[in-house]
Amino acid sequence: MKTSDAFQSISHSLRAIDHSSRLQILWAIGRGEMCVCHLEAKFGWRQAYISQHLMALRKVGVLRSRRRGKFVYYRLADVRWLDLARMAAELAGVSLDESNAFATAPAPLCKCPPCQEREESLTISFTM
Amino acid sequence: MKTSDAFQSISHSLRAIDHSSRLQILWAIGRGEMCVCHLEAKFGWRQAYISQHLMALRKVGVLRSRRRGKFVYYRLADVRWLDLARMAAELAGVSLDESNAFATAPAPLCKCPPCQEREESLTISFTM
DNA sequence: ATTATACATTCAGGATTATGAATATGAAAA
DNA sequence: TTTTCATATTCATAATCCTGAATGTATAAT
Repeated sequence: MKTSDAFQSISHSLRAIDHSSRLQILWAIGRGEMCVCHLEAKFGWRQAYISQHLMALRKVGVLRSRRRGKFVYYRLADVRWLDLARMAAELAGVSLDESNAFATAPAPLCKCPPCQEREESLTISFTM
Repeated sequence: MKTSDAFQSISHSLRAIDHSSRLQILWAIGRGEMCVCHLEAKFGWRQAYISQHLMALRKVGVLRSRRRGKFVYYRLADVRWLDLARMAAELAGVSLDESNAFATAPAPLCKCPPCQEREESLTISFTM
């Protein structure tokens, strides 16, 4: 491997995550897993837009996906990508509290099985 | 600060370092200090090209510069930028040995005072 | 003051990338 | 098998960025 190739591939990986929307997706997924409809609900972005970013992240190996029926769930291929992003936040002068608050903020429920379950349990405890 | 602004500024910082040439500059400077002519000698790039990249890195606060006479020396504003870059290298599958070897490879001497001194001392020890 | 040297800035073009619209695919339900 | 729903892909164009050429500025030497 030539030296310049090494730096090119570092650069490619970084470019995959250096986009504001993709950083938000990283934070939102965190150490968990999210389907596309989840992200749609959380951000209010159009589905095609989200899929494109997910594809870009998957292409360089930042994200992995698994399909369960109609739903596709995404998670980090290596959680250290999140550590790297957090480090970048710190160096950029963005408080971790702020970005973490965003990540853990409750998102509107969507139609995927995990959300349906949560909705049911919430309804039960409400009507009891 | 709005959430989107926070992620925008992380994104801006990352974009500053996500370029192959700028990564090489980061590695070359490392924990030390380098003048522009040094980088010129090491990479064989034209001076204007280097200055542009240095400016881009300084604009987002990755590099600081100090002038001593005709020469301007650059160093990392925070060495954690280097840690971040190394982490990116690891995640991108680039061996640290390889990139470090590049950084520590001896560069041709240039005309800045530190290099002149080194050259003199080398000459002395050679002729002794 | 003039010249030389080290570095910075501007600018135009070409190359890349981002974005939205439209459409395709793949799985499950009817 | 037709339809519906969740997600993926393609395509065109608008926006952005990279790069090299030319030129400007600051410092020191003569």
